[in-house]
Amino acid sequence: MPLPQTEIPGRLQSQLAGRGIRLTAPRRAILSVIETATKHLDASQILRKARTVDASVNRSTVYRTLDLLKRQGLIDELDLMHLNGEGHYYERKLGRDHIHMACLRCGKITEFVSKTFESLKKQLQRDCRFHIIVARLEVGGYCPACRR
Amino acid sequence: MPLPQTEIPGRLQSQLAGRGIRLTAPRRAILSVIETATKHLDASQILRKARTVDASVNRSTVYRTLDLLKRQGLIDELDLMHLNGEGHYYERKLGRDHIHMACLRCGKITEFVSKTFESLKKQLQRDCRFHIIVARLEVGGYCPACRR
DNA sequence: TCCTTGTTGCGACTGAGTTGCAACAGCGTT
DNA sequence: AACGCTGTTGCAACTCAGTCGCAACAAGGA
Repeated sequence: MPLPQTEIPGRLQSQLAGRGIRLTAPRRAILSVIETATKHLDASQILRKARTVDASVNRSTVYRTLDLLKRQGLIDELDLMHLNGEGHYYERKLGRDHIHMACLRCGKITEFVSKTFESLKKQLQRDCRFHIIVARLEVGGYCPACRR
Repeated sequence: MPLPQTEIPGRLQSQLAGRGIRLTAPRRAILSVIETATKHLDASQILRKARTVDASVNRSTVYRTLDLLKRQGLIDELDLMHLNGEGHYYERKLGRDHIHMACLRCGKITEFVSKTFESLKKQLQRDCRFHIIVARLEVGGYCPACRR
């Protein structure tokens, strides 16, 4: 069952406002970038795109807003096997977790939703009595087009 | 089935030598640190410990050796949910993969081996026709002692 | 409109990881 | 045992992601 994409977009803005978090111009710019992203973006890409909406947005504000969204559980932070440098990538957190597969040759990122992954998390919670807040499964290897 | 620890120690040194890779004094120092580690170490900790064996070891050499070991598939690189800063942690790669659970309150790292995880990887290889080189599952949450 | 309080831009900083280069040292060969 | 090719090292300077202190600012409730 490849490719997720369920769940209503549900504006990040209203989610934050509903939690009593102040909405500012730079935040709106950053949120809109994250909501409309079609691929995984890192902090500097988010900054660049946010500046096309509000030219005064500052790098610190991007990092601070990303921290806020992480703490609120509204975005996930990914490494994507560090295919390009040491930075992180961000994506909206929608309903169920998904696995990220990064092709070590062409760099393509594939997402995958799996019931087995859900069972595995349940097993961890039960057998280890560990309360899971975030689970990140990243795989590096070769995609169908790149493997021989 | 918590706690892995199967498989013979199998000296890293001989694994490298067997692949025709040159053994040098700083490499021996770094390898011994990794082999005798009882917890997950980051690059600067590895440097500090390696210097107690060979005082002239340089930071660059640590990074270059870690890259070498990664390329050779002899160690795994972990983030451990970035509990302490942005750096990476390293551990010897033994037989089967294991899951890392990081407690967001006390920082304790728990390892876990699971057949379900193995099935999940098989499922990925089959359903996505993706050739897995490395798979990393990291979980953040609260350990039995810290959750309420 | 006012005021409180959280947020921002700025610039300087930290810390992880990288790089170019000249000196050096494995280790296979002789 | 010495030689020499070639991969490795130490060094110092650098890059880049992310952080921080602070004064100015603005969201939004009263």
